[in-house]
Amino acid sequence: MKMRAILTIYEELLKLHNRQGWWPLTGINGKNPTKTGSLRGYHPGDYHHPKTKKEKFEICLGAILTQNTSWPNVEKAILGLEREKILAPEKILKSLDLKLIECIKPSGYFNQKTKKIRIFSEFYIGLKNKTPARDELLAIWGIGPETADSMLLYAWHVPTFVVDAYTRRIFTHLKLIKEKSSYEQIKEIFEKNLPRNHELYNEYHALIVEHAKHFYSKKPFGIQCPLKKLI
DNA sequence: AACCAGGACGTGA
DNA sequence: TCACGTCATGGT
Repeated sequence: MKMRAILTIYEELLKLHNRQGWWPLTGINGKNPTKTGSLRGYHPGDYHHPKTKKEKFEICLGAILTQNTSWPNVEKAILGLEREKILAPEKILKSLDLKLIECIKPSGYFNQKTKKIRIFSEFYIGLKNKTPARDELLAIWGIGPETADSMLLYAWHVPTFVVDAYTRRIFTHLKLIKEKSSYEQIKEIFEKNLPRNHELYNEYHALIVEHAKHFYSKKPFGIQCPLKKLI
């Protein structure tokens, strides 16, 4: 029952919202300019991003900057870094706090995020084109489970399922997970009931976010959710 | 004018 | 472990 529901819901989400084209990147000339809150950079159906090292790093920074923050604000911060020509780990390490803060400010928590981005840049340089282990990322100050999984999935194509607040909100509402399930428990439910495929995980998480913006952003959450008829 | 946003960390029990 | 406060800007 639950087994099948996870996949059934994915198929329904795809019908409702179509492919999302994550992870959004600032440098791509927009295939999906209609999407609210995004300037450009979605690439629906193309799961081969990132194509360059710069894009990979941009995804990682975006994963940090979007912590408890809406994407339009994050885009402003990333474009700020790009405008200042410091959207690269070496450049970030060489930049003054004042300059970093100025760029990061629109995405909120600028004191914490400036520090997080510095620490991550150092780590990223040390990586030398390798794929980091999940535990390695989790050991870094400022990177929790969702940020680690987002980086692994969207920058490195590691099939690890990303769980966020929306995931918890939707699936508790549908009574498919328990209210107090841990991050790892929820992640496990999805991974055990889906083929281990990074393209599927990519699309599923993005669809969850899109769906939640439609039906789970205003209280009471999920009242009009069309997924309820499937359960 | 509250409330929420693609969380993570520090603290005290 | 775990519940709770804190961090901060911007959109609705």
